[in-house]
Amino acid sequence: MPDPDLAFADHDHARCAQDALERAETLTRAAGARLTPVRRRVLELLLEEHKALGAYDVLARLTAEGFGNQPPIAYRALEFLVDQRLAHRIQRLNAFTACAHMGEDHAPAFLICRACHMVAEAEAANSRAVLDTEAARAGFRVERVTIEALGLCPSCQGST
Amino acid sequence: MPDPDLAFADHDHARCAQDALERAETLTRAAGARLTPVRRRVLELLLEEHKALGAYDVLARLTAEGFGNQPPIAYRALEFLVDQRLAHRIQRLNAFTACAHMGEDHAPAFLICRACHMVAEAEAANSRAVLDTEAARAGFRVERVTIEALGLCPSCQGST
DNA sequence: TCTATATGTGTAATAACATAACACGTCAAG
DNA sequence: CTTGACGTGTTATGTTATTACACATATAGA
Repeated sequence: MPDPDLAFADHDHARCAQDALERAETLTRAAGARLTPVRRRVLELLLEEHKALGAYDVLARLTAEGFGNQPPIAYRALEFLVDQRLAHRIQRLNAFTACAHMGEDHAPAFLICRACHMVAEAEAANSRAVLDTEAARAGFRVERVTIEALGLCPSCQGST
Repeated sequence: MPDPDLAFADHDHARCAQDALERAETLTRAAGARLTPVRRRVLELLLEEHKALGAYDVLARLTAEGFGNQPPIAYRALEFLVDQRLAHRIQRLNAFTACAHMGEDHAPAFLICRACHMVAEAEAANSRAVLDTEAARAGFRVERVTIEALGLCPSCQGST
């Protein structure tokens, strides 16, 4: 089972990001998709920190680097990454974060720190199973589930 | 335990809405808050159907009835209702829906039909308990949880 | 009752988030 | 070598949300 504290724990982040990027390359090639320069760069930006970035934050970075300066530039790259399951959208923040478990079949719940905005992925398979049971009782057919927890990460618990 | 299929099931909706409104009156009075005309009217609008309404939909209705025509008119009333736990915000839709269990201590998960936009509340206490365990393993202190399931309600499953 | 204070409403202006539509370029398959 | 799919750039616009300030109204305390 994926370790939910990965993002919060001390780790060799350069390596973490590098590995993710390589996995992304492999996965997109396998899917017959193209990880073009913009798309790759956006993924790198999302991988810089375990935080969610808004589309306009991404856009500003892209523009500074010579890519276009209109919203679709960012939104399209982000949409691609989400479609390829290389990134997730965080509804609560209207923002995006790199997937922490690329290529693994997982059902994420997001742990969002309201102080430092760090985002970790916990495994929600069990949580969803319980929900599916409830939904089934109502005759509702669940297709997609969003689970987002807002709170305080380990390092922000002292300071608030 | 609250019945998750309430919104989807046939029911005497006029009575359902009327009861909710009375409960809201009682609860706000008990809380020392004021259910003013705008606020009450917004709640009535949310109670018309078990669907989520966007802030600007609400605003349009209010304006047509002689209330102000600027966004804060709607947003403030909606914020009040959410604060008083008389309504919920549906993140996925950027919209609001009346609480189906006013005054009851409940942990809702929302079942959102992507075809008819109906919204039901299922009980998510169990689902959350499971998530809390995961979060605790990561040292994360959960404060608020959003659980939203997108899918098809019973009556829309045939037609899609 | 008067009046101070908190609360609520109305309005203007703007910020933040997101998409539609079209032109153009590139690249790989036929 | 051309055609069609895909990707990028740009214009324009649509949608959602907030800040700031003016004014009104309700309520509690003198």
